[in-house]
Amino acid sequence: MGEKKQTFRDYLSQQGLKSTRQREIILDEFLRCDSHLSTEDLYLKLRKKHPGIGYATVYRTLKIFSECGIAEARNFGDGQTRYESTTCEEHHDHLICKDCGAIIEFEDPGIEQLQEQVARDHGFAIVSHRLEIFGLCAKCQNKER
Amino acid sequence: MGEKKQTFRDYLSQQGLKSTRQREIILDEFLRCDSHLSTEDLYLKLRKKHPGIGYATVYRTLKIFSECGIAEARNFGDGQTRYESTTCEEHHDHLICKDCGAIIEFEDPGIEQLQEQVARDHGFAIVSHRLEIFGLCAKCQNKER
DNA sequence: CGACTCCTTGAAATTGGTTTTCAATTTAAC
DNA sequence: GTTAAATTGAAAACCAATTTCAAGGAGTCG
Repeated sequence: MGEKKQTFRDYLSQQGLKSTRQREIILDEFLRCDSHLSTEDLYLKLRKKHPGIGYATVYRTLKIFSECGIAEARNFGDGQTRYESTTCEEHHDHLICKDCGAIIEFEDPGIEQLQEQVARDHGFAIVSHRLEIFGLCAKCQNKER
Repeated sequence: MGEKKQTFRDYLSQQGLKSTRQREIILDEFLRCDSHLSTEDLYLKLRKKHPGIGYATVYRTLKIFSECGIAEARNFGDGQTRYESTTCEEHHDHLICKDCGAIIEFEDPGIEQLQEQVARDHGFAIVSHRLEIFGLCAKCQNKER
């Protein structure tokens, strides 16, 4: 069993929550699609194979995922919250194509360092940050010409 | 008359829109309070002196401000759109205190440069970006101890 | 295996911010 | 002034997120 699944189960029992058929199904599907899914996206995917699962359950389960650290909530300003499966790797940020919606992840230690410097200069203690670069991906730049 | 007011009027006539009492009042109040106001914030402020002005009008007028470039819409993930008066200066980003909500603006050319580098590496053409650093401001760090 | 408690589920309702509708009014051009 | 087109404010619609609630399910303890 994947370590994410174990983490999730541990979290449930530790919190006095219950392991249910729906939660297992939702986790499986979530892990299968590793892209940046909104609640709606995941709900629609699930509905194909498991029509019984309700939107509210998907919503609540994603929330638990983010509480127990196996997923992270993001919002890119389009009014929808998206969840991404957390990696054990470094923090990363996003390049987002305004045209096709493609989302590319990147890491840049240099930027992170400069951020820390900025925070220090203002007496700020960083808790988190987010950086999003909006633009046109290579593909969409070509399309437009 | 401020240049912002002129810009606004020019934009209105150029678009076949009309200059109205409400729009003037809203612009005056908006320029007076240069902080990061939500529609709600501005509406409430306005209501004190001008109870007649409706929420919808404030909303629509702020939208025009951002269309004509004298204001910029931001959303910091608290579910509310905030508008800030644009400066002629450099692009800037934000430090946001999770405790008291204080918003500090900063510029960092170094970070901007690294972003451009990242975009180039991915064949991306930058249209815009946003960087927000969440944390605790100096004041709130002291409060908590 | 029950019995019992607490958690979960799905549908529907609610919330909160945003956006639109509509009839009445105002603006600006002729 | 007259008139066409834009604007206004109140209310309604919208949309994603969140909560409610009654029915059903999981886990625990004997």
